[in-house]
Amino acid sequence: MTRRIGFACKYMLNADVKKSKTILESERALNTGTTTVAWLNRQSRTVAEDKLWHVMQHNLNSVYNVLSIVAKMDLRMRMMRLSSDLLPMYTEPSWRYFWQQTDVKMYCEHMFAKIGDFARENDIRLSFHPGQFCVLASSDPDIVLRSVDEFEYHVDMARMMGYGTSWHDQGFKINVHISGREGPYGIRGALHIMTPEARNLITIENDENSWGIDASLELADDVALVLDIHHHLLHSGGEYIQLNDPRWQKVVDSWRGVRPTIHYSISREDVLVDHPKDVLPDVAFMLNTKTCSKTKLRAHSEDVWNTASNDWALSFWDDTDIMVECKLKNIACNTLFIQSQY
DNA sequence: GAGGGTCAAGTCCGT
DNA sequence: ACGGACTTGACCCTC
Repeated sequence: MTRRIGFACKYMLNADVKKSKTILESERALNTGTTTVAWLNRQSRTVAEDKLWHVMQHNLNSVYNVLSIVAKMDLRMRMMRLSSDLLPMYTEPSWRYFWQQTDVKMYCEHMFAKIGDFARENDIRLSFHPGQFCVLASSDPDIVLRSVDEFEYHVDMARMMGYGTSWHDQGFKINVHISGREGPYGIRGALHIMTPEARNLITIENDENSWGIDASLELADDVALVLDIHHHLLHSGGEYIQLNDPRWQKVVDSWRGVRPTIHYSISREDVLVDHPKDVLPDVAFMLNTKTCSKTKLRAHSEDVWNTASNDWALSFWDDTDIMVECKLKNIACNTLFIQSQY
């Protein structure tokens, strides 16, 4: 099975802090744009709807453009998380009518079908990751309903791409954290009111603060699980989980034959100043001695700068794909890929 | 064009 | 109690 390294949401042409106008414009064509509710509400209806049309067209074309680049990359690099911003205001009460209009729906269906077909033809693994406001396990029933609504927005897009009729087809996933005070129990409750496609595509990821791997493993019979190895490092107070850990085998089994994905990140370079690049950061020591706060260690680095940490992540690569969460996106993936070749 | 305030939504950390 | 961070920081407005 193909082993992959993937990037999240944004494709960068170079790592320059200050980019030339040409590069910025080229990157713009490869990435999504958005607008704000406040701005839309300040406009006339015509201007606002025009803006949404424009953003929609730009975004769906940008996905096709970026996938055209990904399709030419090494097979082992063909994995990407799609932005949640593709159809802005899809679940916002005052603007959701826009997305239910026939002409808008037809355009979306056409473009998403084209995108899904292209991804399948070129063996690109895709995913979504709804943001922090999607709290399926909230203790507030109203928030649960709105979160399911937000989740189903992602399902709608997946469905239009042709995913969701079977269990994680092409490895597709829509990944969320447990969040919410109701924990695994709350997630089960939400699953009951979700569509079959949603239940085929949802994955649950362990987080750094409240719900760690022990909590997500309670859901191993309900959903496929994403292990974020850096979240676990912080949640556990410094444990570098290993391939032979029985919990890892349970995560693999939760995918029921589909190749899993793990998330990989490292603490920021400027938080661990002068740390040797070939030594694993002693997170347990830093937390115990309060040399560094958990909040600071959480922040994602620019690049995969620590080769020891990279080797740790790559040790899982036989079993699973690796989604890299770094500010430098696809460029950080290249760094990791190059290291994997030695 | 640069810089700063604003942005639909939830939750937890640190003070 | 409350600001800030998280997050894919981007967009919009003012100067």
